[in-house]
Amino acid sequence: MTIEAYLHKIKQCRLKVTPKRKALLELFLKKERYLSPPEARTLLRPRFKQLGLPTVYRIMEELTDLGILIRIKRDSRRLYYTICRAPQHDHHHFICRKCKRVEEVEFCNFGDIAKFIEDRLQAKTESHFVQVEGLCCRCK
Amino acid sequence: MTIEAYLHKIKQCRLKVTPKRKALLELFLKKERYLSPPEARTLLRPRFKQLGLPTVYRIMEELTDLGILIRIKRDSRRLYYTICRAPQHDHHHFICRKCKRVEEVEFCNFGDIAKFIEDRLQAKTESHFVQVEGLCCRCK
DNA sequence: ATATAAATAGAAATCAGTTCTATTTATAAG
DNA sequence: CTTATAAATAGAACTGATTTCTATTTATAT
Repeated sequence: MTIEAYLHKIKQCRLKVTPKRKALLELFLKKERYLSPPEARTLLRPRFKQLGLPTVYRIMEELTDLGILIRIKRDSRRLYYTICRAPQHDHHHFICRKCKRVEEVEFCNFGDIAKFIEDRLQAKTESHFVQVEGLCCRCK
Repeated sequence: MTIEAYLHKIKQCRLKVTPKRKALLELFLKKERYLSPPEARTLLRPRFKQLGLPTVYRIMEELTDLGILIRIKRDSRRLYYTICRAPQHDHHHFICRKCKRVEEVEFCNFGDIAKFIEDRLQAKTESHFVQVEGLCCRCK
């Protein structure tokens, strides 16, 4: 997805296209990795001397609600986000543990595990979260 | 796994079998669901008038290091743990979103997604985290 | 029974994240 | 191009889950 497509989605959802929202999107598109709000603020500091942490937290949360960003789960209590480049598909993400790069994995075999759970546990599956980690092609 | 097997593992790893560690294990085995440290403390209060929150946090973390407990990931910043009843196998967990029950899912098709990632992204996969949610047989 | 290192209680501190209020700004309408 | 409007923001203050610290207690090997 291009930056324009993301901005269009923001407008569609009646949010304003502010310089800071746009800069944050550009940052994610350029870095190709997951970021915490404080990290993102540090990286945007050169362009915006005055950029409050609450603003970064809020923008990331809003963009997550729109499906533009997704949360990355870590063991620490910190929040991490990354941009989702294929928001329409059923897919997952691969994370490089060394450089923090996030890549789309356009593959999902949830059906098999859902069937297993429904047969064995007699339960109804509703959602699943999959995160694969390792070393990307550059770091391995 | 029986309570004795867990206690044996604790001894093996040179930790002491204290009344509070034992009571926490019994609680997880009985409740069959995930718990936060503050919740667990509340449930153990009748038996232990003096039970500090830091103690509960520390015990849960230690037992996680031993592979006896696992962390459950939620969107909130709170920590949740549950007991792992099949620590030796490659498996996952199913969580009931209504009653918080956790059930073992002795099924793993990680190989397929790992192959996809290694072929397409030329990356090396090292670990994966899968959490399936829905309604258990009682709640659905 | 005793010695020892490990475990614990409770107070205090930490720190990521959130709330609040006054001010600024994107945008739709004239 | 103005103006009106609601939305967005900065920065200070706050919150609350988790962690640290220290003195005391306890499990366990001898």
